[in-house]
Amino acid sequence: MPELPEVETVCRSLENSLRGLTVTCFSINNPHLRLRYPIPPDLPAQLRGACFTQITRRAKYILLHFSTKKGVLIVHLGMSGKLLLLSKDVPPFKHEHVTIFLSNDQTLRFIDPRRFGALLWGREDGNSHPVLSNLGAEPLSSGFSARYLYAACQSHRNVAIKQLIMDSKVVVGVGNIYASEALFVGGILPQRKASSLCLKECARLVAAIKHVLRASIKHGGTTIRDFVSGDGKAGNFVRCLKVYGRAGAPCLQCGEKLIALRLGQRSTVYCQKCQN
DNA sequence: AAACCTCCCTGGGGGC
DNA sequence: TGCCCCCAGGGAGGTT
Repeated sequence: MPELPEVETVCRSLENSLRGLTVTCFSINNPHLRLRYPIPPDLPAQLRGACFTQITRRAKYILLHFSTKKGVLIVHLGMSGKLLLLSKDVPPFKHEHVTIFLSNDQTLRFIDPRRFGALLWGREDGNSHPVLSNLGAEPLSSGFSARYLYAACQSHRNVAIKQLIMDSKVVVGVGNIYASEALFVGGILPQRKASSLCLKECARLVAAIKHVLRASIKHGGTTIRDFVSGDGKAGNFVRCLKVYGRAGAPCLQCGEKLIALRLGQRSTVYCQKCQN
């Protein structure tokens, strides 16, 4: 389930191998991905002959830039999406929705069994696309600060702090795994009302979010079931998870039994002794 | 306006 | 063994 570190890992794994390659053919096998955002039918025409220049990331969106500068290919992996660079001889996968043929006899495959993902076309640098135009702060940027989070807590007073840090209009890229982990590292109960956090606690939580995300990127992301980067490697951060997926097990810090809770339709795990 | 609910989709896992 | 049901997840849009 790709969150920011997994998407960043995919970008980094593809960046060097894609740069300079040209799209020879863009083949849509199934346009019906996320229902509200089907693959634009003119994508093959837009991309034929285009040369990759760089790969960037905004929130959990992967932005593939081309030398033509007419637009940007925007990819969202949903929760089961994969972007794999493979030889053209590898037979198509069961849920391979898009195949991009490249000038060096390789192919970039978009595979997504659960179809929560999306492939979109953004004009110019892509930032005007509706999926990117209304996003909150990048968690690893200096704009995501204690004061920024504190202000968000004041304007969403009654929301649980876990739901607030998972709100992409506030801060992007923090999904269920890293929200749970960061709240543990920051020592804050997930069900606390946003308005109850003081500036000092916001500072702790911001630092914890940055720390957990950076650590996960360093480990190539978290592979729960099937996440792999562009070169097919699984992530190792799952070994570092302190609370996510460990409900009922002893807290690694104090030994207390970790508690499971449902918060805004999401499963949450926390330690009632280490977090308050 | 803030808070809450619902839907989209498939595969894995547990229960029987 | 197979079938059924629940669950996982982000984001958008609708309702209270």
